[in-house]
Amino acid sequence: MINKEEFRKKIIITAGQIFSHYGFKKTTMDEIASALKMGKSSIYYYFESKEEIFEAVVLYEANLLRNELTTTIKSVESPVEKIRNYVFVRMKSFEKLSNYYNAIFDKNLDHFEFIENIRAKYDREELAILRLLLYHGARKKVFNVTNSEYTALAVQTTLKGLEVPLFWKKKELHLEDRLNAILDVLFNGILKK
Amino acid sequence: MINKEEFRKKIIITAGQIFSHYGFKKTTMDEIASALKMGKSSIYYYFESKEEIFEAVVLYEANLLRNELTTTIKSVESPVEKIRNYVFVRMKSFEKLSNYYNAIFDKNLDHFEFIENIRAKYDREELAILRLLLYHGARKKVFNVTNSEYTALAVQTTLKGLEVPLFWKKKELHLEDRLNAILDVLFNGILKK
DNA sequence: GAATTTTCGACCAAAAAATTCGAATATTTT
DNA sequence: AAAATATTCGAATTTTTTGGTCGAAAATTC
Repeated sequence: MINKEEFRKKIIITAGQIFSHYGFKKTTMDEIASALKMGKSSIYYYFESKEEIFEAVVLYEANLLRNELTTTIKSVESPVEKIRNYVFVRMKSFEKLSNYYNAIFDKNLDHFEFIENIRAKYDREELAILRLLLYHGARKKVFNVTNSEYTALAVQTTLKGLEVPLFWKKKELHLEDRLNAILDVLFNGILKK
Repeated sequence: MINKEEFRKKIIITAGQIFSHYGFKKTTMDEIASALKMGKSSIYYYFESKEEIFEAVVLYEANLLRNELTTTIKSVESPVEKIRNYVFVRMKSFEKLSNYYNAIFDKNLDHFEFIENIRAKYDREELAILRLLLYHGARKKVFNVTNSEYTALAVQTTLKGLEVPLFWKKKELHLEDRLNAILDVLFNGILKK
């Protein structure tokens, strides 16, 4: 009924849900299989290994995030709102993604490198987006930004402070408050006008 | 610096956090130990087994919930608000607790029985609380309840519908909506006045 | 400084998990 | 409808993980 490629996608989505809660290590092939209502060995017809599934999932999610962020930006006009929305969606997504990293940290340096690569690519794209948003705002005379490339770098670096490492106590962070504070500084600065 | 009993409590709290995310099965002694920054074998000085820790955790959490609920009730005056708040806190707590049950269901009938016992005790207590809340409201002439024991039974049974079994898709349940709907019925009934 | 309490690393057996394999079943092609 | 191909599956195998033990070291108390 559905072809191989579609089925791979189905596996990716299902496995992704489990990975996102339990992390790589704690997710078993049995669980993935039974969530898909199929025999464990059948999965090996579509993927070589658990790792291959995981990599496909990370790739897939990265694309989803990319699309979601693009849509978000397009959905509003004002330069301020564009940045504000972008930054909020980004934070929520990263919070969710942090579960994937969980339980990888012991040994599996391999995955770590794989994720790092995807991440690096994403960072480059994000920088371009931020630059565009800033440039756009400057053109509309809303932002006072002369070198959008330079300022984009500052914004991106700031946002990295919101990516929660595992050993932080999430509850004590109040990420939303922090993000709002950051946006205040970003838009208004701290100098008296 | 701190005595044995206090350390047991520390273990219970730490283990509880991990259990509540990963469930009994997926939580390892190594994880508990390293979260406590101590050797795995040291834990066995305080507890006989992983199961014993788990039981202590469940017991501890049950007490926390009991206290939280009591405080909640006391924090407001109006009989309607008392019930409304009680019922909301209860729902939130049960949602959280459902993670504990996770990954137990395969074999470990033992735990299941243990939890059932605690649960049964809690149910009895809850019934008494509900009866009191209803009686209190009737005394204040806010509720039209003649037999508070009987009505308490109805309320408790209704609330059981909110305890999410594992095989339900949480996202499709909209528990808060359901709870609000239930409260509407509880307070206003469905008959034309 | 002896006795007691607490921690720890190395070790083990059992359980769990990933992966393989060959046979069975379904689907497509000829 | 037979041959070829694609897909599923259960059982078997290998690898890894994990709960728990033990005796020896620290640390603490007496």
